[in-house]
Amino acid sequence: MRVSDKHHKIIQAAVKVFARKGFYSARISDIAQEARVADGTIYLYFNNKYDILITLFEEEIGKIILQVKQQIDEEDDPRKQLEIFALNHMRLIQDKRELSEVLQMELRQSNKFMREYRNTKFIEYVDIISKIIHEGQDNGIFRKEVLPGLAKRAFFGALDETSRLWVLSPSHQYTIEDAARQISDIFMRGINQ
Amino acid sequence: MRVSDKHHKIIQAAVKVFARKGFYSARISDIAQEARVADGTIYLYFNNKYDILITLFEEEIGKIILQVKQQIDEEDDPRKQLEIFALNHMRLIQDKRELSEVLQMELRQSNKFMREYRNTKFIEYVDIISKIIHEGQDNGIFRKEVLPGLAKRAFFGALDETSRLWVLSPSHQYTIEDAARQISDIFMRGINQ
Amino acid sequence: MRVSDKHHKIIQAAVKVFARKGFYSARISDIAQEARVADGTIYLYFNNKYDILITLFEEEIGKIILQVKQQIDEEDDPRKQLEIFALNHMRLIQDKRELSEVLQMELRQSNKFMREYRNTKFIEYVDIISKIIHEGQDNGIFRKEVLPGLAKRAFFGALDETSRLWVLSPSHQYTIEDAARQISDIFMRGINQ
Amino acid sequence: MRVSDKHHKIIQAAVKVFARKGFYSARISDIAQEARVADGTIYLYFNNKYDILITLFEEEIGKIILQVKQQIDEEDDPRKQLEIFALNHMRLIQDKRELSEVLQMELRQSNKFMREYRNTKFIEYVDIISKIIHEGQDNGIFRKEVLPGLAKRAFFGALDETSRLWVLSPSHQYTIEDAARQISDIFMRGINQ
DNA sequence: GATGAATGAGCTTTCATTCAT
DNA sequence: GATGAATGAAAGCTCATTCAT
Repeated sequence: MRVSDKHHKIIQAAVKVFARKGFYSARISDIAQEARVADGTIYLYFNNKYDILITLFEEEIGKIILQVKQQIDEEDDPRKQLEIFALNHMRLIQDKRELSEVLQMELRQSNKFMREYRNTKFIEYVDIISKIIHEGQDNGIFRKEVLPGLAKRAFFGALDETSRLWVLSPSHQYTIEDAARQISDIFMRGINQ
Repeated sequence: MRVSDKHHKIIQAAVKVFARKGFYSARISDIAQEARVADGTIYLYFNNKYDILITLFEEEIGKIILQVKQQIDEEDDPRKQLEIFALNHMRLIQDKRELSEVLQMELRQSNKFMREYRNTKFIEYVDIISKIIHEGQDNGIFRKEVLPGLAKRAFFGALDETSRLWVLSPSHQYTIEDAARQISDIFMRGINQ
Repeated sequence: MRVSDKHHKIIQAAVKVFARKGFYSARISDIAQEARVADGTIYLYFNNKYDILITLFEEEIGKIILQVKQQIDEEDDPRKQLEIFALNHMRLIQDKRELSEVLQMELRQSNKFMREYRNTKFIEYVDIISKIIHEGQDNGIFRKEVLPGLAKRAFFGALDETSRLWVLSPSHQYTIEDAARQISDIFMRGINQ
Repeated sequence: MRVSDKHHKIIQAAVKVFARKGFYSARISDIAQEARVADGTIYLYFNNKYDILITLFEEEIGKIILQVKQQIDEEDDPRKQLEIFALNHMRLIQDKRELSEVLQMELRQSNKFMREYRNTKFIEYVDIISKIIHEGQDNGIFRKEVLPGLAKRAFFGALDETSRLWVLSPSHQYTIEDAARQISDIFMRGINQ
């Protein structure tokens, strides 16, 4: 058995359980059961319950960032890049629904734990957007008076809120990809020169 | 002492404590202490801890909706109306920081309670945006292919995420009102005819 | 309003509530509601919850004793007297079902309160039986080797257990008066000379 | 440590504590302390406080039934069988005083829990008596007009009430075995042909 | 005397974490 | 490394009792 095998199984189990119950309502024994390990085993791989959540963030967002960056690097046009980001983000929601729910919900907790934790991985993810905007401004494509640090939040927030609803609603009037395209379309027109 | 006095005191105390610790970490005794009442007194006014949160949502968002609607009704131009909504929302974040934190964080919980609870007040609030967009489309100001139901989420998400950061950051490079104006500017250009 | 009016109303309400829920599960507010008085009013007439139960015992058993004694005094034959006692006891169960339930159940509690309380009224009630037996022995009707102090318990226990079942069962194969007659018949044959 | 060890220790501790304080006044921490386990450990073996009481009933009465049945099976004469039952019951009171107190008191509770719980074990125990009477009637030893279902209650009630007093009284004028013999003697004469 | 809002001690139950096996 | 029984602190909630009105 690979060293990381149980580690990975526990993270995957935690994603499922946190998505189903939320962090606070989830019990260690739920995660252990889902991962088919003993309760105590979890403490061989993680310091405490909160550590599972943090590790989950770091590792899973890490993978996503890698993937998005690769796809964006293959495209030069900042406008296309924004659309790629949006499509990627939304597809992620669709394909990794449980992970998305956990990231969306628990990311916003502001208990004493979360306040201590600076979510650098998340910042890194959102900063992909501001880099695109910056590049677009340098190329004369986007208006200079747009603040990239503000626009990145606005763009991310638009995607995030839309996807949040998508996740919660049982039925949908448009595909999640249409949503991604419409949002990036509105946004690009909004910041276009 | 007015009948509603204790009720109001407890709600205000809950806002503070939930903002400081989050719903789950907040103890009833914390709220009681903050409200300067006995623990048991809380249960004369609320059924349980969760009921405090729900009531807090309903009442506080209710007040906000009233206020925003009034201001928007005084303006005819949908573009101005969007800006008014944005400014209002952002000022709210600034003026009622603790309340905003609670609304932002706990609104996104997905425990068994929150899944049961259909947050109609929140929906009513966000629907103010789609009504404005719809009107703008009828007047030929906004593009018809924009889906109001999607755009309202995008606009609200943009404001919400930006404000979330504003709340968490200790220092700011722009005023929250500048943020509101820039976001509504980007958005309006994005959906303009 | 007579002085004793509220006192009586509370006792009657307590009988109902104790019968329905048992002493421990009964709340003061239940009794207050049933008696249509305020919670605090109860404490003008009784020292505490337990005092209601004790007073209830004393007063209600007191009334019963008076009634039984009168009827027994009108009869000379100890055998008839035993039957009168049995019939009276059983009719009481039928007519004052709620009171009977309370007396039967709570009388047997042995918490710290009940241990302190010497239930003299109850002893007085059961002693009616031993007096009858004693008289019967003096008259040569009952066997001398029967211990009145033991037989009284046996007779009372037989009636009590039978009635307890009667109260709990939804349907019955014999009337409670038949039961009274059969039990006193068995008992009399058992102690007859 | 045997699997059932803690289970048994907790039951034994509960018998002691329930006998001392009664079910309602007994705290889980009392039982835990008496059993020398942690409070939480109790919930590994029982669902809740009430479950302890029920399990205690089932298991302990079960043992008693087995014992009585064995002894009765060794005797053919229904009259002797009744005496054996009485002696056995009374010796039980003497030898397992605490258990007896709990069975006597809590069996008669009529809270919402107890009303739901059909005490089949207890019924099985008392039905031993009616079977004996029935047999005696078939053999022409006991009078046919005696209702076994009623007589069993009367006989059990006589024993039970007498023993209850025995348990509560600090001093006694006769042995509990004399009491058993006198009661079964009275009862047998009462139902004899 | 009557009220009922307010109190706060007290108790059951949960569950993250530990550690002997 | 793996287990899961055991721990015990912690907190939501109840309700007998009080007391200002």
